[in-house]
Amino acid sequence: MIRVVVVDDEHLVRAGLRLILEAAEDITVVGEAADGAGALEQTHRLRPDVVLLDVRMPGVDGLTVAPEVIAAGAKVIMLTTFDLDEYVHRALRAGAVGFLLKDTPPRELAAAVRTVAAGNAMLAPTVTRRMISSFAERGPARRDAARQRLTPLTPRELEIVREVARGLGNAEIARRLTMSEATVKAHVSRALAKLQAGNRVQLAILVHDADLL
Amino acid sequence: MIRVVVVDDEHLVRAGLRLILEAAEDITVVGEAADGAGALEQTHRLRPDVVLLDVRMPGVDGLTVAPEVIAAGAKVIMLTTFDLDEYVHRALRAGAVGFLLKDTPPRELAAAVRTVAAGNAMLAPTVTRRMISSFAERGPARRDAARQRLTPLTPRELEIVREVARGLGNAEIARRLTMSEATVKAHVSRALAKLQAGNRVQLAILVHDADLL
DNA sequence: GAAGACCCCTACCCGCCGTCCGGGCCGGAC
DNA sequence: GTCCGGCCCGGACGGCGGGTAGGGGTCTTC
Repeated sequence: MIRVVVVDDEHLVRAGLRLILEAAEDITVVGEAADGAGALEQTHRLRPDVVLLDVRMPGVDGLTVAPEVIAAGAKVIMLTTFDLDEYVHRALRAGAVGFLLKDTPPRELAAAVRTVAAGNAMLAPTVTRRMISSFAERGPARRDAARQRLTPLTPRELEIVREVARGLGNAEIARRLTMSEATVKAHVSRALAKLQAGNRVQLAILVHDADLL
Repeated sequence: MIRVVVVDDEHLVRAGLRLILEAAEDITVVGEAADGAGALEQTHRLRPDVVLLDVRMPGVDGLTVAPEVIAAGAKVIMLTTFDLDEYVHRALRAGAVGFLLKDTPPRELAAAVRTVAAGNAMLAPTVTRRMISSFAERGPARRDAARQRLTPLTPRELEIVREVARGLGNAEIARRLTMSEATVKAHVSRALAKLQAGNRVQLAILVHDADLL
């Protein structure tokens, strides 16, 4: 049995959610709250599996308490009427594993609770859509290309180029890796030649695009 | 009525999918294919709304034809047995708006078809989960922070720092912006002081994190 | 209208970066 | 063994990068 706490400032919405979720055999609503503070208290006392959390609420809002609720051991599904990008960003960064609009059909709402309880994630279709877009354009395309370009480097060279990409000077790198500054320069020089780069800045850019640090 | 084409090399799978989808009142399966070439032909001939495309197939596989199928005007949902990261990356980059595992319950499969037909996206819960993780850590958090740090720069300074971030040398920047190399150095120096950076490499990193170019 | 603040430009000095050259070390080929 | 090639190290030079000081231009502010 999946134990759920419902949080929303309008009791009508709470009642509706309770009705929908209790209709499912494997879900039980063990508590309700009307604001962030109540949500946190209920979570600590009742130890639910999943907390449905409204984004906008008087007092402490949903996005603010989400991290603490999660820290208390519950999975969080954010609920909102409008799917603003900023809400989504903050929610996901806060650790929420679900983000649904309030017009979600009852059946999918229950499915989302089960999905989240099972350790997976569920987003509203419109959110998923935008996420895919940003993923496709800023996805691992450039990352893989950059990694490909870095392959001719020897392990030692790569190690040094990484330090370069952190913005360190040759002297600093030499101290950290316990070698002469001249040696660092030699490695950097070789890397520049292999990658056909003119600057150490270009090395740094490559490493960053490759997502190494 | 949503028109669907089903593509899989095993006719047993095709039959199963047809059975599941035809059970929905608002969905009809108008065609089947066993490989990528067939999928493309069917798509051009039948003009379906949605194409369910298996990833691994003999001959032309699903990931390869996906872009052409999409170009032909259909939405694509990728189907696979194993949710390997690489499949997901390639599929989404190819423009697929759905990615489901073959163990998806019939009800959700039909829901996915409707979701996609409506212009939205649907991913398997495990995929969504991993996507959120990578999004949360590498989200716009650092980007906004970096932009914030860059605000004290004057327009001219920012312009020059951008060129620095492209890996250009001071001389090259001077030529492109038609000014003395000494001027470039002064601007860079001011930027370094304002941002408390020690290197031009660190400037480049900031600009890259801010997603400017 | 004068002071001040801000931005843009320029000229010189020094330290760091990058190149060229060379040596020691370990692996495989024969 | 010997040769060979790749990798890691080091030293000495030229050039680029960065710091400092200062001049001219425009817009606010009193």
